[in-house]
Amino acid sequence: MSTPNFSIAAVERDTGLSKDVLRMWERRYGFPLPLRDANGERAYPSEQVERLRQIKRLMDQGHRPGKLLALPVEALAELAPRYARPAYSEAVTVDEQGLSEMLALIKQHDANAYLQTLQQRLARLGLQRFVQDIVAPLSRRVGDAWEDGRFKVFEEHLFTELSKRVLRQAIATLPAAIGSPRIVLTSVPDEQHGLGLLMAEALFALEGAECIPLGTQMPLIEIAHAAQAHRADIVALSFSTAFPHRHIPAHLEQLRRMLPDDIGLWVGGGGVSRIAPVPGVNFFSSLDDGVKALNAWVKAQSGSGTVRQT
Amino acid sequence: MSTPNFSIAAVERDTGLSKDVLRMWERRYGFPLPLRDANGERAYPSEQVERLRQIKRLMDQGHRPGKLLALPVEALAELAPRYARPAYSEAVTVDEQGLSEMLALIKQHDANAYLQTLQQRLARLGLQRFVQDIVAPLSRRVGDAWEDGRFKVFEEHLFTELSKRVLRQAIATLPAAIGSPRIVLTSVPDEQHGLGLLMAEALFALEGAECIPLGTQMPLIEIAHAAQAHRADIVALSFSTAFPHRHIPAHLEQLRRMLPDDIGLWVGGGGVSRIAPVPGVNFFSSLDDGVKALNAWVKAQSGSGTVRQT
DNA sequence: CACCTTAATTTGTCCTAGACAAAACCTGTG
DNA sequence: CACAGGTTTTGTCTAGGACAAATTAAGGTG
Repeated sequence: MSTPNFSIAAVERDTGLSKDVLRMWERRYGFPLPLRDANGERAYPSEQVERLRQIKRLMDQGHRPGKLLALPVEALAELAPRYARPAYSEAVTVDEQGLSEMLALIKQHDANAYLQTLQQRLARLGLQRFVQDIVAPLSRRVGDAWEDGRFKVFEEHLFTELSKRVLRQAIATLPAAIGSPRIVLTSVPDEQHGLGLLMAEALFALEGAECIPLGTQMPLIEIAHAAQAHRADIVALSFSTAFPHRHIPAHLEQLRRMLPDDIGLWVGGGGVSRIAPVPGVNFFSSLDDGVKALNAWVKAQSGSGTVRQT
Repeated sequence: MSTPNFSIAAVERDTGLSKDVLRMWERRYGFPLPLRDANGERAYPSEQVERLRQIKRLMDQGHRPGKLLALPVEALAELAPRYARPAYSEAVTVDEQGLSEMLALIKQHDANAYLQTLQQRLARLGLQRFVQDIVAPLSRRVGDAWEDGRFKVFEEHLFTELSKRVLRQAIATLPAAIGSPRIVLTSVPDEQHGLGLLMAEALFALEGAECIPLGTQMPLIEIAHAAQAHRADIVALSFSTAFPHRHIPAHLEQLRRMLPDDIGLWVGGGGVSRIAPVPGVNFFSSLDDGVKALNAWVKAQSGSGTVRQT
């Protein structure tokens, strides 16, 4: 078990920093400064990759690369998130201690105990409260913990995977809705987080909407095709906090142009909080807002024949 | 609903062809030959993107870029897969007609009917037969159909998503195994297909193994961390047919070096069929082989105290 | 004619280094 | 304190060259 050096492609995969950026940083800031192999190609030692990881994490929290790259290694560890996190506007019913205990189970890698606890909460609270009071807050805390480095990548994956299972299972027990609206749920190609979509699906399905889940990472053009093939009323996308903010508007504009005007485009998730509005796109900063909008949609629909979005 | 031009980054996302390759092809073969926007940057019309998509599909089937790029547009449509597909070595019990009907449901985008049919088969056959006689062959047929262009991307996604749900649900009903071996199931960063993993999980869990599902797309180093944190006996990876063959050995070698020697590395999926063996890695060309190996492992384990893989 | 070895070709990825636009930040003014 | 305007930061794009790994073709040899 040794730790060999990483090729630039491997570093790109593992850190999410593009080759261009890695080379640019080296040129401008002198870090990372990889070794060179026999062919003159960059070979990154694992310490540098580790530090890049940490830098990326801090960037996602709002720090600027220029500062971070100038900083000595030790200083990195102490940096706090730069953006004030939006205050949790959760119902008072949130069981803070219970959530912590559940996260502790994940940290202990005790999959079975975690699953069992989830199931128990689901049974006790019902799907709607389960999503809003358990899964959503948990997911937010995992996101925070991940950003602080208290959670490893694989722990986040374990959390996601197990939580998804319980949610899907719960959704499966709902009666197959065939009503309006028909909602296609998916995410764009670089967005692989699907837990938010699943939470939205659960809540939408509870309201009687017909959900068409397409998983994550759909090419934009395919989202448009799918929406038409399924005669969808709404396309719902999710962007996680980890998604590069700057690219979101471009994605949405492009997709909006590909979609027929009478299909709504709804967007939610942690990644859309600091985004300027895009014409023809509805943004939701919380699951609850999404549900309210859905109810409004249904109401409007039953009145007039057709409704134009936003 | 217009079809605007694509930036080079958008084409990379939507086709999976890297920027480098796109520029290289343009230089070498004269296709694709995008327009230029006001800044002199490439702007690909959607026809070219569509054709690139098709070329990519044919490449995945074994055709060589040089030929394809020289070919006129019309000729592309008629090309058949270049590699003979390995003959289906399925049990005679496979219900050919039933499978076709199920695929037809997907083509009609009738999610509910498809789900219902799956559930029914599951109930009738039991999980093991369900996986081997229904899901695996279906998944193979979808792969083929997608390569031939008979299935759209979003149809493949719908199929995957729905099938995953049923499988997960079935797995959830199994008693929580706490035995040996402990198996971490996941895939490498560029591999987003998770259906194969889920099938493997179902079969392994049926044999009494304790499965730790980490979802797809884990950085290699994290896979190593996860394996140790979970005190896993085996790490199981899946590579789909769509995964670029040439990169598989490098991935496996790197991961093998990161893993302690006494943790087995098992690899399966359509992508590993034409791969040269890697020392210390066990390849499986079918689910059945995996299950057999698992049984052998358990047997060997109960005899001697510790077992060295491969 | 099958099989192996060697040469030629194809093909993807990496390299350097420059240019520029969009975003983020700062600064002075109303 | 808000806002317009200038400045810096930062990522992505561009160009062509180089090279190694993979693949095919060619040339023997049993």
